Amino acid sequence: MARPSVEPIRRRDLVHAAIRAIHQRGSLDVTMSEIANFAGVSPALAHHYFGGKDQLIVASMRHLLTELRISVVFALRQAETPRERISAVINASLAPEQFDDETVSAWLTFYHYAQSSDDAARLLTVYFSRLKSNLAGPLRQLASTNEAMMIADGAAALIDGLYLRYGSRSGAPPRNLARQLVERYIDDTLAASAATSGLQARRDT
Amino acid sequence: MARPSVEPIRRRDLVHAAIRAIHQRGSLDVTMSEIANFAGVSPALAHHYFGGKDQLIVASMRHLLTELRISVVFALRQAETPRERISAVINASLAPEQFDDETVSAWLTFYHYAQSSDDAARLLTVYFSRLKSNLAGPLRQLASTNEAMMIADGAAALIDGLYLRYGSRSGAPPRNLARQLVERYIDDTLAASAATSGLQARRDT
Amino acid sequence: MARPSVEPIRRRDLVHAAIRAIHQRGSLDVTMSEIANFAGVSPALAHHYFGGKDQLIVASMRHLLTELRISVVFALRQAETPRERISAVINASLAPEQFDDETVSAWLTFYHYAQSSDDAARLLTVYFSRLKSNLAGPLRQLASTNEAMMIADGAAALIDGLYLRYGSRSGAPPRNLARQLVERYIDDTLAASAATSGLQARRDT
Amino acid sequence: MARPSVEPIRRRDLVHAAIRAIHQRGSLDVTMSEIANFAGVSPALAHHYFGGKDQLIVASMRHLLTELRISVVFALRQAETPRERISAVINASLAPEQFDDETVSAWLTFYHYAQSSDDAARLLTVYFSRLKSNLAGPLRQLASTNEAMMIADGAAALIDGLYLRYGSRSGAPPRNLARQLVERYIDDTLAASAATSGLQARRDT
DNA sequence: AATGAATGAGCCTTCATTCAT
DNA sequence: AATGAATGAAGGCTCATTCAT
Repeated sequence: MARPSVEPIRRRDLVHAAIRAIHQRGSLDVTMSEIANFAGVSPALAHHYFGGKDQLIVASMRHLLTELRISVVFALRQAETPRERISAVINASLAPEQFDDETVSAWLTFYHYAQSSDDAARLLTVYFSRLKSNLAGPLRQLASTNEAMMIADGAAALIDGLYLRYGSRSGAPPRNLARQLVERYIDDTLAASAATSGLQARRDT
Repeated sequence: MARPSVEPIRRRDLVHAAIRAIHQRGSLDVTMSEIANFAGVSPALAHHYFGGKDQLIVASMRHLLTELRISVVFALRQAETPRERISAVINASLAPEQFDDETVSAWLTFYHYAQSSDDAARLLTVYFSRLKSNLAGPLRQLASTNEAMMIADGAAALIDGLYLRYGSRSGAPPRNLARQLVERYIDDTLAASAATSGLQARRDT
Repeated sequence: MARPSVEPIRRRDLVHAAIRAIHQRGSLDVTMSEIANFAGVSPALAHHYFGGKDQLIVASMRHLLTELRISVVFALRQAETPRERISAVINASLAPEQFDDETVSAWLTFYHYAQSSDDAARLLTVYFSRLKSNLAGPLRQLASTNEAMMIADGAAALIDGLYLRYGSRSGAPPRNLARQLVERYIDDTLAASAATSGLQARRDT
Repeated sequence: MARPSVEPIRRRDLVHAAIRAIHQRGSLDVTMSEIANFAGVSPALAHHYFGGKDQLIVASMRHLLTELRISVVFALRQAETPRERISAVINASLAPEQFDDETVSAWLTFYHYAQSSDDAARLLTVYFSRLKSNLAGPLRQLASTNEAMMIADGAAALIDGLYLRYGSRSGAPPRNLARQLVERYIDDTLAASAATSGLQARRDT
């Protein structure tokens, strides 16, 4: 009966603390001390488990990314038609928990952080391409590959742009409107795409 | 004949230097010394003219915003139809000079900075609402007010989202594709809107 | 039949580990963790057995001193004439094992350490006086007491100086030349001493 | 009439302060704060002028080396015969000012420091070879090149060994005896060398 | 007998900011 | 108008040491 090591617990606590601390600090210039305080441990311990501030920040980023992925996967599992799968991705990406103040703050900080940290930049790239391919997959069943890629690009950018504005809390459209905007984007561009290809199809005849 | 004071020159130089420095530093943690070095003056002088680092950063942000506004105004002046005015805003917002490395870095930093600085947050709000209203204006001539607002919200978010991805240089769509995506967004949503209202119109009959 | 305690083994291992660690670190700033790692135990154990870092360092110093003493004693045992006993001391002091990289590093560190630790300083004094008296003993049989003391002082300093230069690996004479230099020092000063006292003896007549 | 910059003054003060601080701390683990306090300035200033602790330490080492070189050069200038020049080097190397407590402490620290700093190691090498060549020069006029090199090696090591013992204040011979020991070393080995070559000369006949 | 967990103290370093000149 | 000189405050990080298990 091995006593379970506390390491995973501490690591998780510290990651949570980092996210909370980032939020409280206005997402700028969090210190290790602040994070450690939030976690109820000494700054030295944070170093012990993560090796340094940067790695703790990156770990927190990875944590958020993982959570998002899990909820996307979960949502996808319950979708049946391609169109439903698209909505699943949109809903998961703009889900209420993504709009927790702390989460939003953290994402914004990570965007910025990616400018100077290779690890962070890599994680952001992973996020970008994952979002795009999650959208492109079902889209390819509803439009040509070319169209699907473009629509995916647009929808992904739209999601991020809406999120960004929300994060900057400046008269951003509320969450539900945000979702609606993306859904409409999908519908309208798909419709236009269909009309065009229909036209082309007719022309081709 | 008063000798023209050097103050405006110094201020402008420092603002430019700040933007350059932000870029070079990977947009994180610029120091006053670095900025001053870029401007070829002493750090003390930057203080003298701006009163502090924060104010210099905000001034730089304001500078970028002003430049953007000028080019939007200029583009609008040459547009004639409402649809052309929409394109003018899109083109100015995604113009080549907006994609200068330095400019992109600076914008990303400002987004982040807005999280902890009220002045910066205010400027960002100004930017957001200006972009939206620049789009909503002509849109209102092409769709219902309600629709126009929604489309403007979407288009603005799309522009920012595309810009953001570009800034994070991670397989972002190239500038021209970006513009094209926004144009299509406008076209497709307008078309859908027209169809719907047409339907409604017919129904209303 | 009491099971032999592991304590002596652990202590010995830790002392060896300390010496190795000092060498690897360039002899500066060894940490307890490093030492413990070398010994394959936890840092806490090193504390448990030695009570603190200082005491472990001093113990390591004492260990080296003991080894040196043993090999001097052993060499002396096989010498017959006074001159041979002098050579025995020289050979043992400049023996190949004294020039192991790790040993040299450790000695240099100990010299330095003696500046701030009383215990270490005491050990160094022991070493100094032991070396001197080991040389002075046989010398007294070959020259006046006065002369013997002086020659012993010189020879001891010469040995240390050669060792020091060797440790700083900077074009130092190789080990064999070092031994030869000390032997010659003994021979030449003894010869000069004999000539002088001979002269004096003759004059006295 | 340019106002003389204070930089050289501060640098000199800090170097002196470093040497004093090293002594006071028992030559182990001096902190920048201590050094700065001794110099009456803030630790930040020490960094400003030297860029870091290591560089300040190395600068202090270089300072001592320079002082020694100056006094050797000065002594050499007043020597006429080769033998006098040898004595000049010995006297300068073992001059009273070299035995200031602070100076001795600093030298010992530098020996140790050279184990982990390349710059320091290089300086030490410079010292070693300079001392040897200062001795070898005049010696070559009094003995064969081969002999001269060996004697120089021995004398240099003897000087360092004596200094080392003195620094460790453990029954070391007093300064004057130290000088005498080196002088005798020179005389006796030269005499022996002469006798041998004389013998050889005779044999050769 | 041994260690994982945890920390307090302290150090080097950076940087915005001030001020006399 | 401009700057060299100087610093206070703070942050990341290291490490010897303690203690419960």
